[in-house]
Amino acid sequence: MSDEAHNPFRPIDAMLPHTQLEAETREFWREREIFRRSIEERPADAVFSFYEGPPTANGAPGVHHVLSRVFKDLFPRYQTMRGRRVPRKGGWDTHGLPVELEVERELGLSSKAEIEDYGIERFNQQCRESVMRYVEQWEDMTDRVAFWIDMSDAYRTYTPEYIESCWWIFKTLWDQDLIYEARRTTPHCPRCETSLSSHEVAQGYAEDTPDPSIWIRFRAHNDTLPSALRHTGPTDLLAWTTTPWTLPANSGLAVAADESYAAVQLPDGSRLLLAERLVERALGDIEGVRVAARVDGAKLEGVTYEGLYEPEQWGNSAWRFEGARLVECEDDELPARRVVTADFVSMEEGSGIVHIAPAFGEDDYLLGRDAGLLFRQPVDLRGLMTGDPSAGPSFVGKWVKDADADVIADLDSRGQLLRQQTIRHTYPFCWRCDTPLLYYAKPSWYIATSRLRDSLLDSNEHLIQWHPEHIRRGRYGDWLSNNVDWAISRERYWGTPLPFWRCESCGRTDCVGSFDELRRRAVGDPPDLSDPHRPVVDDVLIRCEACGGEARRIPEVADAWFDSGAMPYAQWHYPFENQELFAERFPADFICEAVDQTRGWFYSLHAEAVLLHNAEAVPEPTSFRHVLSLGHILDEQGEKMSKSRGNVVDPWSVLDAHGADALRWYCYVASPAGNPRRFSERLVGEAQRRFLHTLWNTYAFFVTYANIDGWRPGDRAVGAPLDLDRWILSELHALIERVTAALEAYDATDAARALERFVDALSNWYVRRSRRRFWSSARGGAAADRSAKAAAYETLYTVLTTLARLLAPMTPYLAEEIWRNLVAEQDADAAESVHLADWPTAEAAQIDERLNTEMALVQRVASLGRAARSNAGIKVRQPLAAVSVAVPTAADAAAVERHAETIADELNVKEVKLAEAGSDARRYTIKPNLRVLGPRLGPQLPALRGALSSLAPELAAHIVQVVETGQTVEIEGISLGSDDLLIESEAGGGADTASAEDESCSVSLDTRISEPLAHEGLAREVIHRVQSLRRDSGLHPADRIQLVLATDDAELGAALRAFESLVAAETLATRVAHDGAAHPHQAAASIEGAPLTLSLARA
RNA sequence: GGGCCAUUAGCUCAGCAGGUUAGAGCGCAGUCCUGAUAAGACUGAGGUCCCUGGUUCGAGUCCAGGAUGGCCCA
Repeated sequence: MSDEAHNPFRPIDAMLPHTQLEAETREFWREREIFRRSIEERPADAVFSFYEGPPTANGAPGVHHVLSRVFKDLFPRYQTMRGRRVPRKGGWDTHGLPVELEVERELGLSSKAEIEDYGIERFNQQCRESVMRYVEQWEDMTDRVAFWIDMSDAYRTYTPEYIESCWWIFKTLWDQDLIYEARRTTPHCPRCETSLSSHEVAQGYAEDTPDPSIWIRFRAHNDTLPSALRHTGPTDLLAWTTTPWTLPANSGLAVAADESYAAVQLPDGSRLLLAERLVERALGDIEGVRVAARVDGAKLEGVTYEGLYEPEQWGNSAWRFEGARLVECEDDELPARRVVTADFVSMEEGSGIVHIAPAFGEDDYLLGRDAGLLFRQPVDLRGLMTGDPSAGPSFVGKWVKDADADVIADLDSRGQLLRQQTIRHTYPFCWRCDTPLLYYAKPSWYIATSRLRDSLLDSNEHLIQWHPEHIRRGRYGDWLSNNVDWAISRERYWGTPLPFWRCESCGRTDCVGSFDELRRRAVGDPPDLSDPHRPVVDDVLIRCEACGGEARRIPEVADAWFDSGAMPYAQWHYPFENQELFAERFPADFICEAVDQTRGWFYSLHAEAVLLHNAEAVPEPTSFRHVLSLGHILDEQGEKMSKSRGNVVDPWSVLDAHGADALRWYCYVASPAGNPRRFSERLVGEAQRRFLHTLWNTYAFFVTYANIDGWRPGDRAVGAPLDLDRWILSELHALIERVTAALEAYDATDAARALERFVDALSNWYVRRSRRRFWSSARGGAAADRSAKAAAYETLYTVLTTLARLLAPMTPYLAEEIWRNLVAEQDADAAESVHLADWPTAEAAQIDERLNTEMALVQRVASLGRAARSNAGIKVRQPLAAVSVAVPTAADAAAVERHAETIADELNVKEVKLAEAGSDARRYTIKPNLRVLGPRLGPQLPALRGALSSLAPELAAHIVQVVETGQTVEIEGISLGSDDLLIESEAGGGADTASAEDESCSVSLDTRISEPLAHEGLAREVIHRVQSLRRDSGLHPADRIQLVLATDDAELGAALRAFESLVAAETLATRVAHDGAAHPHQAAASIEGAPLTLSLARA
């Protein structure tokens, strides 16, 4: 045995010690600064730019965060090895409502009034601290999963520099006239006095919420009705609503233009107008209803009617639209309420006439704006009906939901109410305080992205590569083509302050584009902008350039998505600093996040680039070229992971149990990156066992035997490669090609699955088939053996060191371990780390397609042969005389002959024979080759198929013989050659054979066991027992032994004598005795029923 | 209500220029092999390829409609 000091390679454990290995590897990377060097040692003029989508560190990272980080890591590592310089600047998203809500919760605040009482300055200070609270956990996780990114130089969206870059963007867009203020309908919590994001709204839906359902009469002005509807009495327009409190804000009624409307006569003499299709549903329970006239909805447009309430009379204003602006009306200019057409009018419920209150619904607002209806908002942001209680109805001053009852009672008393019911439906509530939300139109600031819709679509189409591709035109493109202007203002505190100042004298609004500009224009002393957040910035007044008055900043802050979309510029404080860095890194070659960022970060990045490019402020209308959109992680049941469901998987438990490489490998191999994936720790463990463990075993095998033999990489000169060696190298280079192509296409799964197939073949075919070559040294061996052994070492070494590089981007720890032990610690000139090494190149000359095909056939034959043995119940240890193989082509037959030795060895048979084509010992099945004949024959095919399936066996054999000579046969009047037919054969099933076959290949074993074969079988059984005893006795594989085998059984004794040299050679016995003193390590065995005592000692 | 994705064995997933008997891994049962051994090989059981129509000589694969789940948006 070799002295450890002389081992060429560092000995390793047979089990993959992932925890220790990963910790040591991280330490090595840290000490030797491998990450920094992996960037700096690549040429500065070959930058591959990566942008980090900033996470928010106000919560602990989950396994879904691990998913995106391992994909973010994979491609930069790959590109580095391909020779690119890949700087990776980290970043943190720090602003926004989620941060504020967390702080509100901690401080026990629940309204804006309470926040302002607490103090905006203190509140924002809390936000600043809260947002980085989990940063250490994030950094630990990042380090542990080996996501290489520079955290020490991470950008943070709350820094003054970052905010100033955002101001520059606002100013640039402002100068292009792309920013405006307008009202928009938003879900609003009247208790918290804030808009809620759709995400928040989605959390708060309650089913089965009871609400009033009332049917109201609006008295039409007779002279405005179409002539078909005019008659002597009054006509009422029938509308339906579940929000009586919005009725005072009514300013129109909407109908469907292409529906028929009916005027119906009620028994009491009154007339109601409603959609004809809904008459039965709405009035079916009233006896004597009669349709008096019909008219198309379009004809109703312009009909005017009496209002139910005139809120102007108790102190509310009415407004009219001027484009998107609202202008307050003087009382005497109010136009009458009127009927308009709209495409959202439902024929599923209600009356087909919809009450329109533009202040309280998205549809209503847009319709009011486009049709020029009045805008009334007699409700304040606290949800109270506004106005002078002494001048108005009883509901004035009441909370809207309480006002409902007053409105209903009032309308009933005035005869305006047809009926009232209660319905149950799904309604949104504030997820924090359970207050019903109101849809409320209020002013917001917008970026006019819709004006650049064509540019957005164009750069999406031509400049961005989506992975998966379908998102380009699907989820993203489809949404983009319906792009609406971006609402960027939030009535909140912790965010980038919007740099818009409005003159308190003349109302002119101006945008400030830098801190310098603000200091210059400030009234009084230049302000300290070391923290430009609210409230500091709120206190800065500037001089109005139009009238010389004082302008005050509007109170809103920016949508946090705006911050994230600004990162290509703001991370460098561009354009105030780092112009060259910006130019070098813009746009990113690669970004990666989960699919929910499609309309989040992916959009904000894209939109800001297009907007800035439109202003000629950046060189391209995109800030990224390749975007990898990851599917979400679901739990084992396919449910989304969320805290409230309690099914969140903690990444640490997975990392501790299986290691980072296993988790990474699972992420890559389990399913395509874009698909949602069901996650379970069990599957990570499976990935580890199936792949990492197999590779580790192969690596451990190599190190063990190389150390025994003292083989070093420098010994390469000798050794003529066998077919087996050439084959695995051929497969290796085909693998390089495949993996390279897959990673170029951002397809990690294809790369990983190819690697998995290769490692399986390496372990279970190449190494298994090569084992004897590695052992041969232990027996001294001839020159030919030494050559074959050297070739095996050289080949396996090449394969493992190449695999280390192919795997480096995916399993960086394991790849590093293999590389360092096999390469870096051997050769001072080699790359110190695999992550500093170059990506391997596929050499076409090494790829031998024919050999690959042949070996696949040999493996199939071996597999079939084992199946045949299994069918016959004959174990592989029992040698057999012959196997007969039938294959379809001459090339296949030649392959079987060429590799007969391998097949014989695999199947433990003495001889491999080829079955004769057409021999009557075989049965043939002939089928039409559908792929060829389908297009040619079409409808004739079924008849031919029937004829072929019912051929007599002799005729089938005859046809086979004919077509094999290249001639054609005629069946059902159709001339058929060998290409038109698929021929399958199976063994005739002789008494002494066992066979197995697949579609084209048949293997038949001679099952007759002669006495010598039986004896050899017994001898092999004994060898097996001796080997077990060697191992149980703790002997090293290379130890020589002395052996005593004693038996009373004549048959077994004869077998042992006949095969004594085989037994000795296989067990490394220098001496085999059949009696005499027993050695220290002993065992008793029963060999096919014959008793055997065996004992051995180290020689 | 709209868009996108998915639906194939008990579980996780392949397959799809339309082609004959739909595969792999895990799990289960059995057998074998073992000088990589907490591995490995073979066999078996296990499928209305979500449903309904259509195109076609032929559909898991293409088309239409629907169902269920996931995501995004109203």
